Amino acid sequence: MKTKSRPPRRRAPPQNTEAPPGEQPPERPQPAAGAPLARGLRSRTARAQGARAEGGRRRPGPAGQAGRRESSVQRRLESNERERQRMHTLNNAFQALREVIPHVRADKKLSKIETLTLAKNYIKSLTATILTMSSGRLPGLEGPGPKLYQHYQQQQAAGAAPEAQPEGHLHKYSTQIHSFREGS
DNA sequence: TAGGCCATCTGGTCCT
DNA sequence: AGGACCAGATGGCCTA
Repeated sequence: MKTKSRPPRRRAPPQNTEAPPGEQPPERPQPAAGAPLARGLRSRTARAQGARAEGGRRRPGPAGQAGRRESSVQRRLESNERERQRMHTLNNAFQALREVIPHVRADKKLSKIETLTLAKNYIKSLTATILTMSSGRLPGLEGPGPKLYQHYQQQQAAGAAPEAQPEGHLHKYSTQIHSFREGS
């Protein structure tokens, strides 16, 4: 598993996405049920199986048509499986993140973008809280506290964040929580 | 029904 | 060379 960050890559210009002839995705085993349940009644995985049966993105041509070699098709299928697993891992991470964000109604699943946005502001509010406490020189925090606070101030000065005050983060987080709970 | 969200497939690009 | 990563495309499901 590669976790190293890489510089942004330039994508190739849009391709003609017409389906190559002669590819028929065969039946695949049910992937590990790691994907979180969807909002609906059926699991995402189960629903996706129907979509996959429909051909997914590309409708394959007639089966058995000349074209790809069998080994090439096999590689593609293996690649698809790896990609599915990768996305399942990513979704598991999203689910884990959802579970550590407090004050979210359990019956309303956060979308991915909501999860990321809420998590970001939650972290900011926690950071601000810690810094506020440490700058107050609480017992046991006199060590790294002031340094942390200085670092934080430098970051704020460099980044010019609009919510520079600790209360700003907290307020933003609270507002977001409220708006998600209201379903807006 | 439209729009949002999502899973999956796919091919290009980068890295080991 | 092969795998990981990424983003576009597509179609299904759900909600307003």
